[in-house]
Amino acid sequence: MPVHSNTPLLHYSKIIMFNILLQHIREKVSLEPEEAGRLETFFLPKELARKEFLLREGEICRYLAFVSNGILKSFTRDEKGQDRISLFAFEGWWISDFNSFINREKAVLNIDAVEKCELLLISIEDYERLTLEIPVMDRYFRILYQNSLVTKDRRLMVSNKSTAEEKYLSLVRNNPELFRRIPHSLIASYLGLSPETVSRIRKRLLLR
Amino acid sequence: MPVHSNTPLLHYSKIIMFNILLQHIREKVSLEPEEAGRLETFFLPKELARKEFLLREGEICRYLAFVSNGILKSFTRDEKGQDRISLFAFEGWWISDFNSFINREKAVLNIDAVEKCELLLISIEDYERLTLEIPVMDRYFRILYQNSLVTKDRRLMVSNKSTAEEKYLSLVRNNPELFRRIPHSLIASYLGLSPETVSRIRKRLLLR
DNA sequence: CGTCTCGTTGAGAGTTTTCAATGTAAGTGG
DNA sequence: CCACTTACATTGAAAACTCTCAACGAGACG
Repeated sequence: MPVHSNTPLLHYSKIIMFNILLQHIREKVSLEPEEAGRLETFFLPKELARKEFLLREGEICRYLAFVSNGILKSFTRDEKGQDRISLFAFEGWWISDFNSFINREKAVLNIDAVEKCELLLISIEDYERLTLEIPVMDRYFRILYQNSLVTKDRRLMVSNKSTAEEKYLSLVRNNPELFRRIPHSLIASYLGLSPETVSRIRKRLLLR
Repeated sequence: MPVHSNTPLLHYSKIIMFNILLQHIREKVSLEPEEAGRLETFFLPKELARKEFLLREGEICRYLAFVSNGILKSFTRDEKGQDRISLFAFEGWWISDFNSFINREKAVLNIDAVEKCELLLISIEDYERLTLEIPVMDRYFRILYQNSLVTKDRRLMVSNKSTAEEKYLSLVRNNPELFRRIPHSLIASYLGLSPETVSRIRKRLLLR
């Protein structure tokens, strides 16, 4: 069964959130009005306070989340308690531990809110039903994932064999908005560098 | 217009290659016999000798390639003429410069054959027509890309903040068959490490 | 037998991390 | 509004890691 929100408080904001989702879908595929109406019933609205967790390592990731508002990050925590950020998800992005979500395995990722967030959640069961009942959503996700693969390929190439400075500059070029909204220490973690190294790179670049 | 092979020599081998493709598709989605028949007309068979190129940096990547047989690699070449391998594609995999293929931009990747290959090629026009005419192919590619995202995420996490030894061990665990079929120097390039470092890691691991 | 490719080994150079100390800005409770 | 705490950023010095360069060895192939 699709999940419904019966919470009156959330009702108004869910409409807004859902319209943001619809808009994003319609950038990639065209939806019949009937389909658009049905779509809403698959999603559950959720608010997340700053630093609140959506998912913890070891749990089964039950939801794929669409970000209507705010920023989340996904990360692993190593033996020494250091975080390695794998992704920042901004408005209009989707986030989850994909492997856990799809294959019902234990999550290796943690996901929490960098800023207060408004999310639309869909469970794996509804995700599967959604793509079967509204086939154009297969197309939507196909295009979404296709684009995502392109950006991940780029990141992988940069990450694999670049100096710290090249990694930093590549991020400045490709994701400048990240620097306006995310603390430098988190950016360092995202780049796989120590905060000190990033600080020194920034200094070096300013001196030029 | 879909591309056809009229080369008699290739005819028999195309049937085999195409059956391999069909089998891979049917692992993910179910196809009507009529759809399966139509599917074939979208693909162009191609053989590639060892070290022969499928794509060179700077060209527009015209084809998405399904590997029926053999191994290819995609890589960038840096200023010093050193290769950085981004992917090995084995039997049953797809390979291309995705950004170039989808967005008709210049390729940043080279693709060549590590071993003699048999491929089935589909052009971007036919790829788009294919997903429109046989919608279940949207679903096939959605699932394919979904899985691909999972593995790329893993690689990115490893690549981002691990020691050389951790990267090596992670590859041994996740892709042992790679070590049976690929020279160590290429594996080093794939891991973003120098061949010397990989050699030393192997030695260190043997001594334990 | 010579050549070529691939892998190994050593030493030195360069880069990045770690550890520790200090500085700075923002938010909190009195 | 101030003192205090907390989070974030900078800086320096030493340690650790990986790369580069160079030499050498082993096996494949003509």
